[in-house]
Amino acid sequence: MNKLIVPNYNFHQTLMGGQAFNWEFIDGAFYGTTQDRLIKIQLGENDEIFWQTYPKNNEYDFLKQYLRLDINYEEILNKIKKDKHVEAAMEHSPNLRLLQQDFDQTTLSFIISSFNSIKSIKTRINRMKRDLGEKITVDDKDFYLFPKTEVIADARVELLQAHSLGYRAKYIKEAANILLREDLGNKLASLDEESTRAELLKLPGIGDKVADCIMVFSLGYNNLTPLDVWGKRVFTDLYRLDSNMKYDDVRKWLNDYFEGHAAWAGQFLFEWYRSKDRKNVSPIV
DNA sequence: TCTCAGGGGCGAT
DNA sequence: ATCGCCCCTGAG
Repeated sequence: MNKLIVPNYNFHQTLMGGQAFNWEFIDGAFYGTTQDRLIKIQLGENDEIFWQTYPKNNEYDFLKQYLRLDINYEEILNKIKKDKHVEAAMEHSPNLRLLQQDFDQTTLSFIISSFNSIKSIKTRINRMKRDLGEKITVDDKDFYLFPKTEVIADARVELLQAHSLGYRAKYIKEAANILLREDLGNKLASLDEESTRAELLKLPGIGDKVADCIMVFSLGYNNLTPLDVWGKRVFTDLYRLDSNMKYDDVRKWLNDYFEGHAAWAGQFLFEWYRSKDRKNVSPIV
């Protein structure tokens, strides 16, 4: 295991929250899976973490990018600390972070996420991993990697449906085929925000909300946040935005209000508002 | 056992 | 631009 000092990083809320569906907390350690590897993270004393990657060991560059260790977190917190709601949310999840996850996996996972609860999403992805993912054994425990894009692309729809993916089965199969055919992950790297969104919206099962999830959770966009049922609740209940506002107009409002850091504010507010913690909050007038 | 909503998107009007 | 529907699961 490698040692690393990581101050101000809430691993539990970040890895086990609503942005990643591929982490487990077992016997005091976090185990996360991508399409290529298992990541193990164990917390130590005084901001220490102990980590390793498998089967290829010591992939520090990957870990650094995945955890987004190179951002200026203090600066971001100062930017988004605009009002009492964000402050309450920051108190609920101190040191919550955003990850930069693999593009294909994030895309396919969030297609599955639509009209689904977080608990259900994790269950369904786990079933799919167990059947289609590569098995890897670490610490005498069996894990299954997220299925390769080509495996999902070639899987029979009936098989995917057997993983309780329902009507989303045909979406992820077709999306996986497009990801491969267009080499979309690399293609998007050279496109701006508007073009990136346009490309993502072409995929089956992806609308405005899921596109935003992919852009924030895997492409590193800081200036927008997914407007799901909770996001809509937050911004209509607490910020008094008109519930009939068009998605794109809310997006612009968020970009302005949080000065290009809506992704971070949105994640704090999301984790807070959907928790049992918040009670009797009054809107901003 | 039953109802209901869930990190929405699609297709028909 | 609106609206009914969707495949299934977990919670109450």
